Amino acid sequence: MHLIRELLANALAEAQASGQLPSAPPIEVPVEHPQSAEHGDYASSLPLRLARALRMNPLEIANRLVPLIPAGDALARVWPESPGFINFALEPRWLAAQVEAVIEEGPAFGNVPLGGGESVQVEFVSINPTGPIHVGHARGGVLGDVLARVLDAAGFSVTREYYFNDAGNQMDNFYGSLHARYLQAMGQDAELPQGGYVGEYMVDVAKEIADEEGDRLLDLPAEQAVEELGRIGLGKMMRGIQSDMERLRIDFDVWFREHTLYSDGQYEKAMDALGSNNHLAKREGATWFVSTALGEDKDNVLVRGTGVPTYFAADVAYHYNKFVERGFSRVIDVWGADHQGHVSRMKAAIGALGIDPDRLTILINQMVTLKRGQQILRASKRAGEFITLQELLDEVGTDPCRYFFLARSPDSQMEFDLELAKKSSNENPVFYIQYAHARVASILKLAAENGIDHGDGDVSLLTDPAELALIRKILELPELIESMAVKLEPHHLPHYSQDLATAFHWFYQQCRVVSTAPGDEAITRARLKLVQASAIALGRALSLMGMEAPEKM
RNA sequence: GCCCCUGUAGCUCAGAGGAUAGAGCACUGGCCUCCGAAGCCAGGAGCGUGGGUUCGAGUCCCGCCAGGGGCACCA
Repeated sequence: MHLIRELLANALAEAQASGQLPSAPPIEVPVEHPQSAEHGDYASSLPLRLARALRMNPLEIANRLVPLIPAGDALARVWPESPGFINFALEPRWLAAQVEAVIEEGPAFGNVPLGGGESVQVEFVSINPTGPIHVGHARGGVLGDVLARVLDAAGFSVTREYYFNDAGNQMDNFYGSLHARYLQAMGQDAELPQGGYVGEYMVDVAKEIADEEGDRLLDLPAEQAVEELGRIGLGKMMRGIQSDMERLRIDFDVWFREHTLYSDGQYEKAMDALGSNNHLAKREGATWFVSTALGEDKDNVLVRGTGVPTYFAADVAYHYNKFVERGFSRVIDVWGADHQGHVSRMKAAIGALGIDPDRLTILINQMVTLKRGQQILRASKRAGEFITLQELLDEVGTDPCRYFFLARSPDSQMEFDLELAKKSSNENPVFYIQYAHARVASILKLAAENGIDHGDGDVSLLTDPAELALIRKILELPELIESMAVKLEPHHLPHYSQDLATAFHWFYQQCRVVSTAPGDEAITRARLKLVQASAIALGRALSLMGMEAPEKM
């Protein structure tokens, strides 16, 4: 694709330099994969887009550009097409030769040198340690994790981070609720605080602590007991979240804890920076971020009248830490739709800190509505009603769960019917793709058992349409990785994987690979090379999605 | 009231301003003496609505209708 773009740009420059085409302001050269195979492997609508500026018939522009595009060994044909496209067909011999290139790259196949080692932080999930992870959080988890894997493949230096809000109001609420549950577990009368966490899991955690600690905490003064309980309970919640993430196959590099912002002076530094840039105001006993001056709808409280910082203040300090203290070049936050209203003021705050707001990207993923058959389940942690990630993984398994969350654009709401997910899990695309990988493995195994060494296979024998279609599909992977990394849209990966599996299954159907018939030795070795390249591409796609690539099923 | 997201096949969803809008599931009919039939092949049906921009709109802009989310000294 880069090659095509370059060829077109050069042809255009040459045509303009030689006077065959009038000059015009430069535009980006569009190149795409045409839907229909008869339009070639690549197509450009460059002539159509130039027509107005050049005041010429687009087809005439195409006619003049085509002769200026050198043949090379990759292109079989370049031709103009009405009303003004230029189409490119790849040379089958060149395509076949790419199989060798794929094998040579091995597990690195698909990597693209886009990021140049630029440091990017992806922060995601980051729910309060006041309850278990539920399915809505899992969506953001998978999105962030796969995005990180994609950026990694695209040459960025990626840090995956989880932010624990282990300070603030909600934690005090959690501690108070836990204390009440503990007292209840010890047989005492106790009431949950106003707005406390009523979920059953709190009862379980309190019981667990009661079993482990006995009545030791009853003897302490209430304040001290709450503090001690809080410490133990927080530890349990954090470990629970960490093991959930592990089970979802998400591996964080950093577990950042909010309270360190205060102990390490990040909070003061961030507030000082805002203050010295004249973005703060004292009103009604509180400290405000004067975001209206930056075009926001309203100002935002940073420090309450009580002197306690808001969640927003902590988040400002946290982002100060990301950009200024740790020096990430870019930061990507993955948030749920319920935080959408927080986006613009966060960006405003970044700007107020003197940081280019474009270095911060906030991805919003829409809510997950849970259904069990006809019954709609509202997920609310404080109401204590939700489906946990644990339950989901128990029912559908990690691979389908990841695939299901990943396959939808983050912008679209999801309806997750647990019954359906469970019922269809034996016939969903997850198994289709993994089956292709298992098939590949078993073919290679059979070849090995028959003592066939395909190391000297001649890939130029690969000329069947099914073989060429499979090669084309394999070669799309690097392009896809680049595009996903640029647009921050990992949800294309499942669809690509499915297409790749289809291309492989079709090839398998059309072309016998391991054949012991006399005269078939050469084509068998050539096809084994293609199978090996398929294994690499399928394996890479699955690993980018964080899914298992089984040798057998 | 204001802000964000979404309306595409019976269902769940893809769709890079381009050429004839695609998958899976479900339904129907074919294909294993041969590398795994968890597979392959074939079949029907669709862009919420009204304008606009453009050579060209599912895609961009405006209105309307419908669904979800947000608009706290909660996080």
